[in-house]
Amino acid sequence: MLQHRLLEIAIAEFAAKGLEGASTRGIAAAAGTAMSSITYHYGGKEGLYLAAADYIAAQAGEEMAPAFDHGDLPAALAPGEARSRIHGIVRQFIETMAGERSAAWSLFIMREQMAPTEAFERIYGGLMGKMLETLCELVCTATGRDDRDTARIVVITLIGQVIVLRASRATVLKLMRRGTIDAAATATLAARIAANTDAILDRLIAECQEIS
Amino acid sequence: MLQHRLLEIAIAEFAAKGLEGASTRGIAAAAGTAMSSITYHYGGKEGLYLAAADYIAAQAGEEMAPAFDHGDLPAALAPGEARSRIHGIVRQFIETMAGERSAAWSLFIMREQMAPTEAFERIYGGLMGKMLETLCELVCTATGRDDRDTARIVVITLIGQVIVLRASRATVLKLMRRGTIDAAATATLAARIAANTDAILDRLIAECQEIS
DNA sequence: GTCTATACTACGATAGAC
DNA sequence: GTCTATCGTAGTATAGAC
Repeated sequence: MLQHRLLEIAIAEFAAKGLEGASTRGIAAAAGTAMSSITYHYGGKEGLYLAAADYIAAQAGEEMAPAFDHGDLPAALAPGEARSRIHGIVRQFIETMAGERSAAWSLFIMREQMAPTEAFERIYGGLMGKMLETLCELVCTATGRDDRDTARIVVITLIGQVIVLRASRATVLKLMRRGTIDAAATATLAARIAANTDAILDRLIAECQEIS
Repeated sequence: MLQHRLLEIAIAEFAAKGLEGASTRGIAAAAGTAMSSITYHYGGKEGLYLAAADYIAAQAGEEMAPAFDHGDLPAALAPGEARSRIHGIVRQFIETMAGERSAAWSLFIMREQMAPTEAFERIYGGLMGKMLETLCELVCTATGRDDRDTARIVVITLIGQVIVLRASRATVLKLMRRGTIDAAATATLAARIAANTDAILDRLIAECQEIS
């Protein structure tokens, strides 16, 4: 049995139905194997769930890494360069959140955030934490403002604009009077979010100048 | 048996564990009644779930209504007045999303958005739709820009900044290095979101002037 | 209307054959 | 390692007493 195939099916089931809603029988059947193989390989449903979380952290890390892993530290960048890095990360994040390919990942993570278990620690520790901390540093550099508390809140609002595309997908589709978010819609959304990001960062710079 | 008490317990259970995760036995036991009373009153678990959705739509509507139900149409307002209405709605939305009092409601709705059933239609139709459409109109009036498509996308990003506080609560708490979001933190977040909202609207106005 | 008792189904875990 | 068979538990639904 190909383990990654079982994990991918497990992620899809957990994403669609949640930890309690998904059944090991169903997952095993979809993977064309016996349910007891889950017990054998992962020790049970819980173990499978945690393995799925690790798999997501690894896969998503691979997908997002090129957008923010440039080797040099954010603090060493020019403000304009930091800002363009922010745009790059946000853009990649939109692709990940809006795209159907990783729908299962993002749904899995969303569910996990609502009732966090150990799986959340693994995902946060594996990828999300690094992305968010990097964004904080970049916001500080881009605005020339060394206030981490404010930067963190700004980062939260920035990712909120993206998160909503997945977390409130049903609302977004209804409001936009669409059935799906295709490439064109993604581009429109990305353009608006980029404009908002610039507006938010510019305001942060303006606030800073007012103070000094 | 007090029906609204059973519904409140049901909402809490559904919010915490999801439709499949929650058990009718558990809900009935917590409400101090027999499980079969759920069958009698609601026809089963599904019926209870839908009744819970209706209850949420009614209660949340009552809570949010004062913020956006002023009688007169958004189109008749001055831009500044429209903007202050937007701030009022967003602020009320933050209180609702950040507060622990309505945690069960928002979690219920969040879960529903991930795998929408008929319950979502009821909630959207009862309250959320009206709030979003009102926001769209207000954005148009506040920016003097009669472009509904853009306004809708802006509204999505505006509520995204708020939604993230609940949908990604676990991430927000980790990033802010907190255990809870208390009144002070809520105020800080609200201030930032208000500043972002102004920045976004101002940019929208600036874009409009560039074109003309 | 509300509760008790029960039927039926599906789940996760485990033991054991191969 | 993988599968089959089975156990105990927990779920919903239903019938019937009161």
